[in-house]
Amino acid sequence: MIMQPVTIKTIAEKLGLSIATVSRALKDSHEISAPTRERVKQAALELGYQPNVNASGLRAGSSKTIAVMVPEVENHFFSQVISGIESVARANDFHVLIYLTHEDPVKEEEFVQLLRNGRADGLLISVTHNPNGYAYLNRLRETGFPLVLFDRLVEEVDVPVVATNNESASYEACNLLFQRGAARPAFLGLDPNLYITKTRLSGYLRALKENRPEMEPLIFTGSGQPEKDREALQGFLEQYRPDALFGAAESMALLLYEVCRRKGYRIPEDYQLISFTNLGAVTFLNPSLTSIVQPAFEIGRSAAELLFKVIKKKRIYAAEQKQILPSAIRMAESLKA
Amino acid sequence: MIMQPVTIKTIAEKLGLSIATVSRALKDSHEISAPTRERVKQAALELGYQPNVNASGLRAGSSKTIAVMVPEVENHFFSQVISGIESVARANDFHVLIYLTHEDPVKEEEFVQLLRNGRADGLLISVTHNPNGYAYLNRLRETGFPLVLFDRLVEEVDVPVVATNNESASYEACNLLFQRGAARPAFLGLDPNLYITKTRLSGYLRALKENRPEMEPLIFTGSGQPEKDREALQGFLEQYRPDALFGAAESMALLLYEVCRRKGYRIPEDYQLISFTNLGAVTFLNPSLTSIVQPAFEIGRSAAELLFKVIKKKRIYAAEQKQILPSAIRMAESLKA
DNA sequence: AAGTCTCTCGTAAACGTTTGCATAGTTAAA
DNA sequence: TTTAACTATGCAAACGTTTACGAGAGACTT
Repeated sequence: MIMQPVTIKTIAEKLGLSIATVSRALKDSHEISAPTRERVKQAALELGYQPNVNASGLRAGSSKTIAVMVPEVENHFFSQVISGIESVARANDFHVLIYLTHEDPVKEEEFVQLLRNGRADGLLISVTHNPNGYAYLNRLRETGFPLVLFDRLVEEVDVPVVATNNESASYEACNLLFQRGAARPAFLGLDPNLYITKTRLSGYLRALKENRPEMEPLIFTGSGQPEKDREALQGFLEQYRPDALFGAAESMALLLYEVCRRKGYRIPEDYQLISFTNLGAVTFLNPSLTSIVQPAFEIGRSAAELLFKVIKKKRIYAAEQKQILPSAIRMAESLKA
Repeated sequence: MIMQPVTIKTIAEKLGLSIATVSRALKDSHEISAPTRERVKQAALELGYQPNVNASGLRAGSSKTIAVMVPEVENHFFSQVISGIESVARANDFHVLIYLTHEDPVKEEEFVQLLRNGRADGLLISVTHNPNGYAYLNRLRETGFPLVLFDRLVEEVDVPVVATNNESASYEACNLLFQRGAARPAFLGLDPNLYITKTRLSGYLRALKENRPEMEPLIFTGSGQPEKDREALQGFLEQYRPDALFGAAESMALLLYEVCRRKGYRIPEDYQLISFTNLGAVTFLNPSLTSIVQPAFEIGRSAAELLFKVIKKKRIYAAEQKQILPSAIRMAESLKA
């Protein structure tokens, strides 16, 4: 049995009032007398009235919805970020739309285009690499659409951003490798065009320059395809003989475990390892992984709070414009004593 | 510089046509002549026209959006499910709203209420335990709102469902423990009221009955709070002296690793372990975890496809009404040879 | 007693889109 | 030539909500 929806009109007819009065009563307008207000609210409750969001959205030109665009959701970092975003959205009575770009810039651009239609009031995005640039983000920004970037930033788009201290955390992590006796630390990363890869690489390079200025940087770049990368990493290890590895991406660190298992290499005896990761279970790896952990939930929360300031047209101070939340190093067995 | 939005009216005025003609031209109506149709489309492209979804949604009574409600997104199983759902939604040109219940039945009920307002055209939900029952889901169903349950099912709500073969996969897993010489296998689970806990427990009990009918079942139930559960699990191990463990929840298996590390117990020598998990990294645990892996992505995909059949009012055959996608056992080191 | 205020409510327009119906012009059929 | 049918387009209503404006009634001021 399908009931026809209960609208403001249903209530109005039931109580012999006009729809205007009902509407006002429901939002506690002072123009409506207390008894009428109560009658309306009572009726709304009884009938299970829910305001139609398309109607109010059309009228108000807003949707009480924000969009979140990330490369993937299977990654723990992103799922924690989403959780942080969701908590803030909830607190603001907003809803959350999710878009997965799967590292496809074409999809990303399509999704962004789709947002210019009233479906969302703001966008939080961690971009995928786009060789053609991010003009579509700037176009979105120019229309006044609230936009905040996080994690993977883009210099050319001038909006508020939230990220972690990629460069300095990487610098510290690599220094740690040297302190533990590493002679030839290598960098393991993904797409070298990504903001996170670039900034983390620059931390590695700085540490290298300070500790071993004469050494050529050892840089491995994975494609993201496990089978291909495994072969490549194996070849890289044999050719360049690093004795320590700095993982700028969780997947690369896990790949090293796999290669070591297959080839009988030992961690940390043959390869010391420290890596960015937000996977809690890495403390149970064999050996446990010394990790650089990003405050993912907080990054999501801060980015969302920033977005709501933009949406609500609150003033954003210069200091807030670029928020850097520091990562923490969690010691474990993949480094020597 | 904020531009005013470009609507159908903008195009109409620019071309000297009525909004009706423009609207029809944009949706390839045969009523409009080919040249006019082209002119309109060209203008729409130039102006970057995007149809306002609130307006069309209000008119059509639909939103091209589905809602997904899960307890959390940090869990790999759920994030994979979401990915599967998203892929189907994309293919249908639908958008995805996400709601995290955090195991709070009050939130869940609130969220469900919120959906009766035109924001979504359907709901995919993995419920949280609600001691007061799921009347709100039945109410939603009775209004004709498309609804599909997955993973955590509810008997009292008669809608299409998708899940894995919890009982038989658990039965097989426990049989495996016996085959590998276990004498006293115990069950590790979460909330005993959950569908997944109950069905998996029943698989454990069946295997126990067949292999060791005289033995009292050993059942440990975690709360979900790590600190509390760690103490409790430790006490459980000491008191009941199991020699093998069947993890009905990933978090419980990881907890065992932690307890073993702290107390110096060995896996699999002291405790053999097999557990449900969808965390790919468990193959690198110390020792690697023998896993029951659910086809999470496919569960999401199937559930979404089912939901779209309901939304599009396609016939759903009895065989589709309850879809069971089998889990796979992935052998590793946490079982004896 | 007339004017002014305040309180409470209703009328109607607007948000942008879709669509039934009307209309004007053209073509085909009788 | 008249009529019927078809083509291409416009008019206007509708979806459900919000809100500017106005109106009627009562209270108060001068």
